Amino acid sequence: MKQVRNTVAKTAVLDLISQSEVALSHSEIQAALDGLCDRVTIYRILDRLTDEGGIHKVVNTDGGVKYASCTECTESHRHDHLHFSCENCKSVTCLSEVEPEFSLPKKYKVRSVNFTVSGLCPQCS
Amino acid sequence: MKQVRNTVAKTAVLDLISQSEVALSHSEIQAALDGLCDRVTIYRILDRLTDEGGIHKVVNTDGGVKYASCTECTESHRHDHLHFSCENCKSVTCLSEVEPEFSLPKKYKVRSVNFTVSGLCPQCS
DNA sequence: TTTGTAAATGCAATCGATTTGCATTAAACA
DNA sequence: TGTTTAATGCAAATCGATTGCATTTACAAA
Repeated sequence: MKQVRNTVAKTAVLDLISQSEVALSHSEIQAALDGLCDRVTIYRILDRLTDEGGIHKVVNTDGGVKYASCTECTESHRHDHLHFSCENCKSVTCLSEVEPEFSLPKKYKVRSVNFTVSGLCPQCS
Repeated sequence: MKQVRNTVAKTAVLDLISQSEVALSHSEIQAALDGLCDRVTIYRILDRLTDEGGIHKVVNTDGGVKYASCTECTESHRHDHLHFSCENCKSVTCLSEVEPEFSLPKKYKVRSVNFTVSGLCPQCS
């Protein structure tokens, strides 16, 4: 098995995402790190953190990719909660407490879900 | 106001999407049209059809973009239904009859919704 | 504390999807 | 049938993300 190493860059990225109220994009993270490491390294760190389970990936309604910390997915590690994407300030927020109810017909097998609602966030409305 | 023209390419793209059971990607459409028009033209037609309301855009969990016809959004034009994305055959299906229930906290203003569930479709499971 | 090894990084190049500029073609209305 | 302007084709540019490879560095073992 592959061992995991904690580097300064990885720690910085994880701290940044953990302390953020909203989900962050690659470019936002790059701007915040301000040259601490290469652009490519950030991509690789985000992939690793996603694999290891420290963060989760959110694909926006417009196709943009953002990352948020996994606060309440200690064991189950399912991200069934809803994400809110603000059309004005472009922020993406995890609404952990909202889990939409639905039932699938026929024999679909669910592995993961991505619920994103777009509109105006409280600050922008 | 800008006038709208119906061209052979546009009609072909709309027919293709309308007659498809699953949502189609740009490359799938390009392959099906088999040289009828340029790759760039397909991008522009898809944008126009989306604006005009003939089709709707579906952003997959993995970031891939597909297009499906608007069958039951005659007036309201809200796409609140669920999309199923098969991890095996990569097909995206509109499950028009499934509309997840949820309620947002605080003062969020909802404009559009994107519910995508990934897993295995009936054919692949 | 020092050292060996493999993970992590930096840099350059590449890739795939989408966009843009511009000259040309062709819908659709008069 | 002619006029206008939307739509198209082609080439080039852009943007986000990935890959190859040499170098650096974390960390477990000596």
